[in-house]
Amino acid sequence: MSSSALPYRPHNHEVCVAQALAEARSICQQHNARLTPTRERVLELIWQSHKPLGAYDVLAVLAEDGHNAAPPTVYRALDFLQQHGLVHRIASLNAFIGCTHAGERHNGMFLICHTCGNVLELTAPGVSNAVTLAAAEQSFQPDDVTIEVAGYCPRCVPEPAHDR
Amino acid sequence: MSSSALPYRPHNHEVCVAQALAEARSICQQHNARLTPTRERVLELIWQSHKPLGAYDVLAVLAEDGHNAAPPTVYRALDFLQQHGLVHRIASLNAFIGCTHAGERHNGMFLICHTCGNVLELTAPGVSNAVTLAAAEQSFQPDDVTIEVAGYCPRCVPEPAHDR
DNA sequence: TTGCTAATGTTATAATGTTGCAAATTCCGC
DNA sequence: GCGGAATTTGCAACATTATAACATTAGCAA
Repeated sequence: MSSSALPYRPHNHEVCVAQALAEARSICQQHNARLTPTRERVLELIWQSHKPLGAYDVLAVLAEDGHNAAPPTVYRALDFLQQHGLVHRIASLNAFIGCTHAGERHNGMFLICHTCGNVLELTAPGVSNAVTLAAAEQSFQPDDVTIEVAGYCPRCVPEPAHDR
Repeated sequence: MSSSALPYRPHNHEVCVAQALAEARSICQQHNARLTPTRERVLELIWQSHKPLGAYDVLAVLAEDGHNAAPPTVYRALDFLQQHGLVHRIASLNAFIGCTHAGERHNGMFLICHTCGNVLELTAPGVSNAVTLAAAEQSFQPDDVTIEVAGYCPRCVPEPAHDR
């Protein structure tokens, strides 16, 4: 395993984006779903950032594109992308981020850096299992699980104070 | 342990509320914080429901009280109550619920029923540990942990279909 | 009292998300 | 290709959630 997770080190992110888009096209084909230009463009925009984008951020970029879009356009595209597992909504940020496990069955867990804003999506079976177990103890049947951890990423961990 | 968690069975909820308020007064005293009438009333309103209340729900009840409050009044009271660990914000619902572990150091996990809307707060050490571990593996330093599980509570679990 | 701080009031506005309907596009069987 | 059905998009209005900025008041101590 590499020394640090992808968002935390430099890389050619265009490649990530291109791969994500290719994967999305493939997934949509399998699902018999139409990855229309607007939807694809929204997915691309979201992927171009390791930081989550708000719906209105997306809207603003579309406007720069010359696409005279209204909020429903963006929200509909985002709904579509979510339904097909291509993006996740981060509830604590009201924002969206590309799914790095598209196509796989997974329960995401998100590490959100307070300082740099980057978000790392993790598949943590230990966490999923613990959640499932805790819910089962209450006879609760889980459906959607939201796990969002805000804190400091390796690059932004505050220096330990020496003077105390 | 009782057969089902509190929100799921009938009980005299006024007692819960009264206890919560008494506890809140005590905690605020310890913190040297002022549980003013507005703050206390907001806490009471939130506690009177097992379902999370939105800020504007609270506002509406305050209006019925004859308190001519504006949004900042409510949001400020809620901020105060959150800071002192008396209520939690449920990010996936934009709503607030009374903390059932006020004063204790805890990481809440919330079971939110799609059908009846009730929310159960749980302290699940297994989950917390798994989250801490998963974060540590990424050298991530957690600060706020949000765990919200939407699904079906024991009273609302859909009947298993017999015809398939 | 005087003066400081915390708390509240007030107005306006920002940010986020939805509804409903009409127009356009795409799909699909013929 | 053609026509009807279904999906997608455009668009306007609106609903909900949250905050900014500044004035006022209440609590409290010197």
